[in-house]
Amino acid sequence: MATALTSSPTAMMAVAPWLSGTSIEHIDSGHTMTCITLRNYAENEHLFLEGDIQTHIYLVISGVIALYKALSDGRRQICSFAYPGDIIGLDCIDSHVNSAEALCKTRLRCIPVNAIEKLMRAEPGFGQALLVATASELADTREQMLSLGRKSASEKLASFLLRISRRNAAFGGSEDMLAIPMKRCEIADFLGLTTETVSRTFTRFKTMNIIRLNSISEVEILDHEKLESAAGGLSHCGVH
Amino acid sequence: MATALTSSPTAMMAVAPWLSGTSIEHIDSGHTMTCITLRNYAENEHLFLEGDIQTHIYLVISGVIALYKALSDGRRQICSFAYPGDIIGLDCIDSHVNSAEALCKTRLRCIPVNAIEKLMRAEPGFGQALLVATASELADTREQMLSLGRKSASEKLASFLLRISRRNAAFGGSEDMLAIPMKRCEIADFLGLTTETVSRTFTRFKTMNIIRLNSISEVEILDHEKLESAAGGLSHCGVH
DNA sequence: CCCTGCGTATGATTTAGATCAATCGATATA
DNA sequence: TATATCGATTGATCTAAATCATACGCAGGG
Repeated sequence: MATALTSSPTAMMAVAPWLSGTSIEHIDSGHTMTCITLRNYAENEHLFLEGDIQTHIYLVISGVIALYKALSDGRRQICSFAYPGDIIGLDCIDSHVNSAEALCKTRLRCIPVNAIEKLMRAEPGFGQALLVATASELADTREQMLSLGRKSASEKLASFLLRISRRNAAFGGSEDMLAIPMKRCEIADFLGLTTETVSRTFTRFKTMNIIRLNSISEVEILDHEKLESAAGGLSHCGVH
Repeated sequence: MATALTSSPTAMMAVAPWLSGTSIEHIDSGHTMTCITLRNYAENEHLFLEGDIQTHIYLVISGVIALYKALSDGRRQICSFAYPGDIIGLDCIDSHVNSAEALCKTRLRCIPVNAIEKLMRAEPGFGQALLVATASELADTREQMLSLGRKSASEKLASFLLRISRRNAAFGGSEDMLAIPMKRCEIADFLGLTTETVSRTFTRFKTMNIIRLNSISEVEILDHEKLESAAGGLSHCGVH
């Protein structure tokens, strides 16, 4: 599971220390050889496919990973983008429920699942942290369901940009200068649109002076207010 | 969280016994008075709204609950339907991330959150079960994302009916005679469609002799094969 | 430096599903 | 029994976004 571009990166952050700290190292070194490895993945390289037996979980060090589901005719839905600090592949089921693909050069810490199981037994707080992280991931996923099922193209893209902005802010980055590490077609597969529609919506936002594209992968938010209103009615205000 | 109409009702089922068994009763009776109650909710009555402080979690005894998110203009997305045996409201956050509404007369076991916390401390296996249930819920939610983002109206409705069929089968019920306890507009809010489209798609399936409507709330599957193919390409077959 | 290719952008056209509108049917109410 | 109400259905029309098609711009390789 990955916290993705979400409202609460904090929940997942709480898990990461366990996986890069001394506890896990100690557990892992109980074997005759150390099993925790660092691996680099190239752009478009897959970590695993949906249905694969789960062997490791992954902590993103740098780069971005897309978790997605695909239909047999090639249509696909990206469920989540995993950023540095996010964890991937803890599906709590024998086999993976998503495919995972690196969107750019990505560095990962690979932890064998048995080390996770041991850590869970050894450290009661760890299971707790995992539960909170998973629940928070679930909350984010449902937020995205609202976008997919009920929002227009503009509202989807605006919400997407605001999420990135909020995530940036949560990590002490800029609220207005957004690095967009994914391609247009990947944004489309995340938002349930086509690349053409994503592209057109970007240019619409440009001509409305809501954003500026400093480069293909850097969006500058010029008018936060307008972007917020383009994102459509705020959640949970609808029931009287 | 609720297992909803999902592939693996088993995961959530594993949690229910803890909440209706002797452990929880014992923990609860530690108070001067017993706090676990049974409550009946009327059709359209709300358990809680998104943003409400979380006080209880709920075990569905009978009836159906819809978990949804709403926009300020009234559009809403139902995230999950909770059936008997499912658990609702364990958001692991102070406040609820969804609203919850009874779709018909519904009976619930209401467990105060502090009893859950105590149970988690007292019984290590319980936290484990919760984690597995939450992860399985997350997997189901992502399956639904694929429907919402990438499937046509027919594919959505067919997938929906097959889910109910599979859930029935998992509980020893009929694969072909499906009780549909929700209204057309609730199906629409779950599938990201309008009632009109849901209705038209039902009649299309009728005229294709895929299903028969024995009553407004009972669907009989006449041709499982055709329904499967109407549901569109199976998942995770798309990557070569 | 000029290809070649990939990702992006933009224009023209089509279409699935939304919207608007009317009718129907069943249950509940006076 | 007549009537009101609510949900489902069906029809006519509209539109947002998909699809089809072309062109652009930039990066890497010969």
